[in-house]
Amino acid sequence: MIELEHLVTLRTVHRTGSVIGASAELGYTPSAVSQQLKRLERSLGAPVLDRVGRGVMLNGLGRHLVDESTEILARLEALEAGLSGFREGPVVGSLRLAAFSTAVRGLVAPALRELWKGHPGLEVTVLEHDPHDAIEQVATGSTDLALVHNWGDLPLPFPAHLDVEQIGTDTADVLLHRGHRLAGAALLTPQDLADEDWVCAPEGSVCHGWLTHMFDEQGLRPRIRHWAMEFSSQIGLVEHGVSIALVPRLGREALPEEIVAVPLSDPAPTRRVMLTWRRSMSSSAAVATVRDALATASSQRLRPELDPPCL
Amino acid sequence: MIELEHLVTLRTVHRTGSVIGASAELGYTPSAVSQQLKRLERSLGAPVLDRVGRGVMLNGLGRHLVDESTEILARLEALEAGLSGFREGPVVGSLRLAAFSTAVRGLVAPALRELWKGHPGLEVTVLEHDPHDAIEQVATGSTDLALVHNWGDLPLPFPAHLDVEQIGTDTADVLLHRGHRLAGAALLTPQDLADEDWVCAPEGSVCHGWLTHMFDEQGLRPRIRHWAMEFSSQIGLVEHGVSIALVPRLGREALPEEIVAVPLSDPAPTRRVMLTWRRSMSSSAAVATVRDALATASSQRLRPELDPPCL
DNA sequence: GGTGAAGCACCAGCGATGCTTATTGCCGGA
DNA sequence: TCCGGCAATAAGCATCGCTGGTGCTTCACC
Repeated sequence: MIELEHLVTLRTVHRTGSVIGASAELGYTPSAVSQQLKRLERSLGAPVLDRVGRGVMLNGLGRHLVDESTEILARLEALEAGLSGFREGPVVGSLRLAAFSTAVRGLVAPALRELWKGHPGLEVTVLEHDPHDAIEQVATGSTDLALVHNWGDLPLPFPAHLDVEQIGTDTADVLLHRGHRLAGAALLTPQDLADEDWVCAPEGSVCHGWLTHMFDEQGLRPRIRHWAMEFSSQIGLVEHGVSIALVPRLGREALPEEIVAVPLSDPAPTRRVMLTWRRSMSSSAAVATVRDALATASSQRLRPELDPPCL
Repeated sequence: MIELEHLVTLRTVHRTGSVIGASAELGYTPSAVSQQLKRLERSLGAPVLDRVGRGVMLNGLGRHLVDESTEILARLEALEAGLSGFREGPVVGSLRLAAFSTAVRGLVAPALRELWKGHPGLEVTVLEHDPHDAIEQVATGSTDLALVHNWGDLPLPFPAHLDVEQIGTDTADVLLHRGHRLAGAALLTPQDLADEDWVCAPEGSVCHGWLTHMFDEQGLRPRIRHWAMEFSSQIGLVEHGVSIALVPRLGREALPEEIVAVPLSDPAPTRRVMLTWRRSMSSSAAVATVRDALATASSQRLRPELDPPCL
């Protein structure tokens, strides 16, 4: 009988494109992966890989195995997930959770603290990832859950075999130096801010996409002069009066004295915070527990009507 | 990840009803089976068996695993079967073939001889079984292929997940001692034979069912005086003039001088010879090869129009 | 109620499995 | 032509998972 572990290894080699990549993901040495593939080939009586250049590539048989095993592995995963109903006692297991950076500090950290207190047998591993990466990772099984976000109505595609749940809404404010000419405003619009120097996350990121999209709607373009991935860096720039920034409330540290946060409108910069997981894991008690914990944390921290724009 | 081997073991325990039974079927010691179940339980974190009396019984979790694993194992089997298209070179593998006794000598033996010559890498294990048992064994996976037969229009139910192919038709003649008053007849009917002493296979067997059914149709009853499973034994009784017998041509040895075979009609005692296998193995090259070999052997030996009633 | 048989679980022993580390072979870029 | 990166192979070693032996529980029979 074909060993499913071998199929998992083969799939990982396929996805990562190399034995080394697969070994890193699976927590083995490259040698172990190579030997597993060798055993798989021996059990099948036919090779699954072509050596091409100094790498490897799946041949027809290998690709066929990857295709056909998808459904089998999903069903096994669903079977295992559904078993939690039979297991009395505390929820146990280990899950990998990918989350975007502000969620890690604003939602995941407090949720994990509560989880750890309530379910010590549940081991959650956190990996910081952008929404696009995170969805990809959940889809391929590299991780189990992903906390992602999406600004406004921008498209964020989820593969069909993932379940998605919105757990909250986050709002961003424009951060201005106290001495800025608009610092006293109660509400601002893109029009007011078109002629400013912005700091923003790099092109391709979700946040950059949203900032430009917000201006697009008005036929404008933000003048992005500085680029910084981390909101802390952006805040630093604002603090010294060299630029303004759009920073979400979730995970935002206390603002320095020199900075004021002003809400925006037309459009209001809100992002939906969503949790996603493979449908085959839907009936897992561990997944349900983490969902609960994150939803609770979200309901405490993502209520725009209670959250003052300026912390 | 749950090991599929463990699930197979659990299923076998479920089917046989005991650890010892499963161990016999799987080729392990009872100790090994017990330890496998223990490992399965540890990996699940919950027991799958209840000790009841001096045996074991699957609990709710165990039964759930059996139910849910059926589809997974079938898909894996189908995956493995479908792999033969990728494997170039000779057909290899091992199959278990259950067959009724006359087929073993009349069809399987010659077919296996040819198979062995043409496909030395294909290992076929033969198990003699009644049609009902054989179908059951294929359905549960205890064996892979079954050669079964069915007299006339009697019902022979096949589970839905089996494929069935008719590979030939066999005819039975009534065997009479040369000195019998009807020995000269060219064709006989049940009416002619109602007042004779029959030898027949035991009640419950397919052959017994057919003999009585043949007479039922005419509102008669055969007078069965002697009981013998083996047709050789029945022929021995006929040879000494103590009874008559209904013996199929397939696998029938050369008849002694003292015996004549007379065809029957109204109804003609014909049986369909059929091959069955799990649908999940349909695309297996090994199965196709064995099918071919049996069909060839059948076409050479099960052609009623060529087969003289008296060999 | 005692005794034997049947069946499963546990323990010790040991070979096989499957990992790691170290080394070799091979290809491509500088 | 050499060097760096990747995969395959060889050797070493821990763990896994089997067998055989033993003990415990249950049931049947006397």
